[in-house]
Amino acid sequence: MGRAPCCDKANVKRGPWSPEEDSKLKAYIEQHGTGGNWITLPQKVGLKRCGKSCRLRWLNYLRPNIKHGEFTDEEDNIICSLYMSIGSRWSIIAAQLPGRTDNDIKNYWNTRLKKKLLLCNKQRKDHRPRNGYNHNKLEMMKEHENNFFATHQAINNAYYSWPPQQILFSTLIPPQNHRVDMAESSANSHNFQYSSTDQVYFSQDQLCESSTNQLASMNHPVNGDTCNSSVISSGYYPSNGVISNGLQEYNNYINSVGLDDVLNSTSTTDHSQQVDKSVFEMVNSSTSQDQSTSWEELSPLVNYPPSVFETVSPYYVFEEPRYLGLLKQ
DNA sequence: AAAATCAGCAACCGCAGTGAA
DNA sequence: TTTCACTGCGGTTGCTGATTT
Repeated sequence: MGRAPCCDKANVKRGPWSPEEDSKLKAYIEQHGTGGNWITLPQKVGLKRCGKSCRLRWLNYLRPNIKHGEFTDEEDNIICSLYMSIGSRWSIIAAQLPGRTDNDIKNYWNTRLKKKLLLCNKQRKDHRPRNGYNHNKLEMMKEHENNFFATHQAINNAYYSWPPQQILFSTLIPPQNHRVDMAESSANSHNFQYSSTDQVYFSQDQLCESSTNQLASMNHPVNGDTCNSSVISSGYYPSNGVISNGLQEYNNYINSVGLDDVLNSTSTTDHSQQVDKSVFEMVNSSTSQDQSTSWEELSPLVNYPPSVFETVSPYYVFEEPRYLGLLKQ
């Protein structure tokens, strides 16, 4: 049995909304609200529209405080950061940009921001020296990973499913003329406690294994024996003990040096030490001839604070737990 | 000036998650 | 426990205006 259609498609209007339709819908919702039922709303309003269409029109265009027009550099930074961390979860990204809709951000990414990064990538490839894979660096990164989990405290015993995307761990690579040493870092609360110039991808399984082991050693309950249920920290405790808003700090940092600098700084950075197998293979293959535009290619373009994972994920733990697969107790 | 191509974006489609019955 | 209506989401389509040939 097929799914029942949400409306009678033959008797609903489609296509662009007229000003009259807009004002009808807006006036009704402002006066009565949606009533929690979009399907019956068009009938109440007197519109020959599908409920889903009404919902979309309201959310993307008519509701108050919608921001249209150019995106700021800061918004660009946030979108890039979050896309790198969580992928195309536009609703989550939109939640971090007041007044912007997921549809807006999705369109903006697909039509402009992606191209901007691709252009940078092309320039980077044109100037990148060829580098081999460095196993010592790999060991360093593994140690780095272990240290990360060793220094994290599981303050929120949320049961957690790993999101499907691979999670990027990246050490911060300040542009060369902006490097910050440890003491200065603590003083100005940037918390850039890593000085390595490596970026590391950890697969979902690697992260699960590490966190599960770590949590087991901390006597935290680990629900089940697979990665689908692990306990994670929902807080960010930098080494100086100050609980910080990592994303905000990152944005402050990028704003201080400019997105272009951050992107361009990778031109002088060897990205070939990525642990993820696919990236390893990519690195070992010829880099001079490929014209790939996949996100694997784009991703190394953006540098991140000590850990994107630790700075970004708390937002979702607090604001959008269901997207992280938090299980109901 | 006209046709072709491109870019931006609003809207649609179908799937998955959720919760009520 | 199962079914199903509803909602929300991400991917895709198609329209429109701008730009290029």
